[in-house]
Amino acid sequence: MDVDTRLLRYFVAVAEEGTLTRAAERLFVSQPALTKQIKQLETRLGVRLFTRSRTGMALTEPGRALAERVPGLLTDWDQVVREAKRAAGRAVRVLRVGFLASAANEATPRIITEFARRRPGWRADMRQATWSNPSAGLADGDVDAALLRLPFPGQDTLRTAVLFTEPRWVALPTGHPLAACDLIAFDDLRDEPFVAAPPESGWWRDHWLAVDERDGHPVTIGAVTDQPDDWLSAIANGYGIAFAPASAARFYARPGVTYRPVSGLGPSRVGVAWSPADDTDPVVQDFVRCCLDHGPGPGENPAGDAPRPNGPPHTPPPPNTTGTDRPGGPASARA
Amino acid sequence: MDVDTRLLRYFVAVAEEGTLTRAAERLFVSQPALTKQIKQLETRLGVRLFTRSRTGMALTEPGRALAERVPGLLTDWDQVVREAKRAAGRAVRVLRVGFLASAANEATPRIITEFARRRPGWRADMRQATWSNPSAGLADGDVDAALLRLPFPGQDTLRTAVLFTEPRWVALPTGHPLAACDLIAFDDLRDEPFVAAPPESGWWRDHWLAVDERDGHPVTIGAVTDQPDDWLSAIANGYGIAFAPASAARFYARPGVTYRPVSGLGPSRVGVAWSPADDTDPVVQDFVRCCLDHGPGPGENPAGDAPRPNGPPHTPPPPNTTGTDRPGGPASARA
DNA sequence: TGCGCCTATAACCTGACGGCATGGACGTGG
DNA sequence: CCACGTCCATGCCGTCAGGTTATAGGCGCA
Repeated sequence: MDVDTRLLRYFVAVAEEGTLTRAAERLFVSQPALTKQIKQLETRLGVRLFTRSRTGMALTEPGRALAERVPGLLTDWDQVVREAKRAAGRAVRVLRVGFLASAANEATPRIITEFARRRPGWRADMRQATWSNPSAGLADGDVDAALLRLPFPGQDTLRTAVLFTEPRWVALPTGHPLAACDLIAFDDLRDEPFVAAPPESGWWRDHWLAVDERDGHPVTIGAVTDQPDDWLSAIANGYGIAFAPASAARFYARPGVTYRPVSGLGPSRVGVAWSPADDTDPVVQDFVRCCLDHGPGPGENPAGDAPRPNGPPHTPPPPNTTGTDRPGGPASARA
Repeated sequence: MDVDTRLLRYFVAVAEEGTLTRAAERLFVSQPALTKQIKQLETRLGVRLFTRSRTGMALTEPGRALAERVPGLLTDWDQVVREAKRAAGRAVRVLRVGFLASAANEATPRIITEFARRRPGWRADMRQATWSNPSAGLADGDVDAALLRLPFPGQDTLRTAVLFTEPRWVALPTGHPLAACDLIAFDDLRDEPFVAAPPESGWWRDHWLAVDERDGHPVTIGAVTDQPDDWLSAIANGYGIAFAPASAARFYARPGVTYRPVSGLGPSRVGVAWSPADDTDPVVQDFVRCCLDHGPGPGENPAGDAPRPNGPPHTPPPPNTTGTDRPGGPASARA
């Protein structure tokens, strides 16, 4: 009895949500597509899995039997895939490192230099991820370690360590009225349209839209982008503004985009992340140590709030919108 | 990372066979299809699984990692499916019984009557299977028990008990020269074209073509059929002859088809089969007991060779060809 | 009675998967 | 030395499965 694992994930989603409509939203597919897929799963197995009603989809007895074991199978499968990918890197002595945007800023070259010194024969393969992939491939086993902004979705199943902290600024079109100010109050930005990350990034998108700081005030989405370049263009073209680490002013300077400090907004943390499966892996742990030793600038405190000891510090994080993976979030729009 | 389990079975087959060509034969697909599928699996995972050479496909390091764990995942999945199907039957108090052709002949009604007596409230659901499914759905978990001809493929992973034995006869077109004989020697039939079961039935097909008794002499396939009705038509229309249990003369009498005893050919055994998982299931075990108590005719010995204590005994088994799931088998033809 | 919440169906489009035929690489045997 | 066998790869094409949008239908509720 052959089935696509995607079909199994569909099944689990419907079983958990209790309705096709909600499950369809969560899976980013249309409701009719789900209807058909579930029906097909039932005919393929020759077993009725749900009883339909106006109130939703309720598991039958065999459905419950399936729902009990399928999630375990799926995590097993994901685990197997991760192991295979991992073996691929090990075989050629490559440590795969994912990162988002400018990674650890000026610290990045220091870290990889140090890693090369400690592990002769090994190579660190740096792979930039898009914002639809907030764990930079770590969750999928595409990389062994990742340099990224904390917090990020899926963080609880991984290990993380903070390298340094920097303030969140705002990026706006140069012609924007507020661009004239040297310091902008968060409250003045609340009603602006924002350039956001794609919905798949979940609440990470919310984090960079400062949803938590808005007291329920809804976010206006002016554009959705997946990479720094599109993001810069969207801002320069006036589709919206976006929060960004202060370091973005150095790494992502561009005509038409102006960066300004924001008051009333918490800082951003840069960290290194790895899989618990690599807690005892000497190579990965070496890399983590390199990050901790050389990530913070000289004299910088890993947990500290100091904006910049070695020149102005900042990086560009992804912009986001309201989380679509939590029911009840504000609606997302598209440029 | 979503994949069709079929793709995983493809992968396992290639890993085990060591060449695409052989694996393709075993999977009943073309070699180019396999080439493409394996390539797709590799790109989906982002990992090279095989190193290609003129001698075949050799697993890479990550390929080995995968090959080690995938078979386990597949059997787990099959197991889960079986459990779900099983739960479906239990929920409505139905014992699903698969059978092939005439099942246990005249004993069948006795068995289900006795089961109804022992298990009030339960119903035995009899499901006829095609010959492409020699375990009558037991291997897939579609049924809880099965009445079928022994031996059958997959038998070693299931439980079986013999009910009775009957001679193998031959079915031929009424106009066939040999139809005039009262008893036909096996050797006289060797070069006749045969009506066979589909290749998926593996060596069960071979069994009914008496491949083992031919000393390597190749089989001529005149037609391939999947059900008793097609089988009778094929014989009546002269596409070939076929071996059949003696009881077929009673259960599958038809103008144009004549049944004759064969000398020099071993008998056929009828048995009941069930899954080891049901060794302790009271309902299944009750059914098995009904079979053993009421399967053999009065005074008939379950292991005995007695052709008929209660009138002429026989049933129609499926015809088959040479096993295509063993490399080197004769080519299969089509009507 | 109209609205809102479900699920199911219809019509349509695209892409994946399978088949056949063929090509290219390489070793073997007459 | 060339013809052949055995691998895997590629191109072309038909079919079907999966997705989309639009819409229908059942039922509770204000």
